[in-house]
Amino acid sequence: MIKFDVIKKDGKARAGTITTKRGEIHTPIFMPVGTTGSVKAVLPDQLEALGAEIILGNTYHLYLRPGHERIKNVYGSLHNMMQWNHPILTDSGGFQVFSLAGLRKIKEEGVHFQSHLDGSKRFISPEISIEIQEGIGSDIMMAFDECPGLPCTDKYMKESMERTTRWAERCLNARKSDNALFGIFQGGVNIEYRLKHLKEISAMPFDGIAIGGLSVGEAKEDMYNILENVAHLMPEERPRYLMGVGTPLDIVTGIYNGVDMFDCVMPTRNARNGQLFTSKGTVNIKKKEYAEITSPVDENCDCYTCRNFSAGYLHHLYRAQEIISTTLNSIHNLHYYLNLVKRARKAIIEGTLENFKKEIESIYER
RNA sequence: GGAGGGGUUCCCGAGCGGCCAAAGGGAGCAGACUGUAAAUCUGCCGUCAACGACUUCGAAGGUUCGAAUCCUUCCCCCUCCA
Repeated sequence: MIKFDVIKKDGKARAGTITTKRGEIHTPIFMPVGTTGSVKAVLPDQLEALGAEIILGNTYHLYLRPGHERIKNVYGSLHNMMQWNHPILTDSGGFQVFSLAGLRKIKEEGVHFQSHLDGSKRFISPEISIEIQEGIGSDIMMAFDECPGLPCTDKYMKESMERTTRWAERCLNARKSDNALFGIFQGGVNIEYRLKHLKEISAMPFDGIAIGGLSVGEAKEDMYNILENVAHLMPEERPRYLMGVGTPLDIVTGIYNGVDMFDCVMPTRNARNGQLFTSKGTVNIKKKEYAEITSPVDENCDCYTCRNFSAGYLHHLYRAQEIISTTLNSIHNLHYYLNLVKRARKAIIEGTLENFKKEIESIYER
């Protein structure tokens, strides 16, 4: 179980605290993604030093490898296995219904996947997803939903939402632990559908509510439209989570509209691909223009990477494909994201979020 | 001294009479990345006034309607034998 307290509001935005048995989470929060039992390229000690308070794990991926049974029987929990002693939120596998669309079949009982690793048949139902997440020892479990790729037809979206609602009930019924469980509402870019599905999911005794199905192919304006018109209508007393989003401006916009929790692979994946987030916008460290820069990639950054290394060195490490390139870049980007939400929280408490949002809007485009 | 193999666009390396400005890598340049099948992927990559033109395949000649591809001579590499 978790406890959620809003300590301050600024417009639609809230600053709060989520209390779990493994520690407190200060919202708004960014959660680094650690799909397969590791935040790629970053050590747990480094995550801790970055001030990360909670990370993600993934049901589908951990189910396939090493398997929730092994995690439970050998280590007791994912936390023990990966030596991360703070909260972990697990995605249910719902995103893989979208990302592995070519390898699965959706049925009422659940989703049949063809393993992307060896082609074997794997089945995930709401009940199995919860069993896996409980086996892993997840602090915050997510309901098994369908994340429909956009665009899709109205008819399909409707069917999908109805099925996700039925699956949501089954997830609640399947829960045997006192681990928190969040519901996910869908509806694509249609406000009417969004409100309807939000109402259905909110009516259930979930510990938090998540906006799913954004940044899956829709136009940017459509996503912002949902954020601006739907996010603040989510239940006040429960944490609000925007799944899988997004860019620095997406996140600040989410916060501005009342969202408390975010996760995204962008800081870690883009770091591995040489794109760094800075106080002046994104920097592509692979470009030759950084080859002889002796100053840090972001003069205003006090992360481990920027405190110790030059942009020229980061450029060299990337070009030479040195392993620590991925680590130093990931540390930098995670620091940027974590610091971004930390500053947003401070701004909410001080009542200056409007200005903070304007600052980020001047740096990053939609 | 003898026998054989080879010199291709920044690098490696295919091509071996027309479908070749020349496969494929690499490097370089640009872009993408949003609940991670991603240290990945996409595009460009001889020159130009550019749906066309011009200059390239060690050098110079030649054969041919047409040559990186065939012939002659020369230059340079590599392997083996003496």
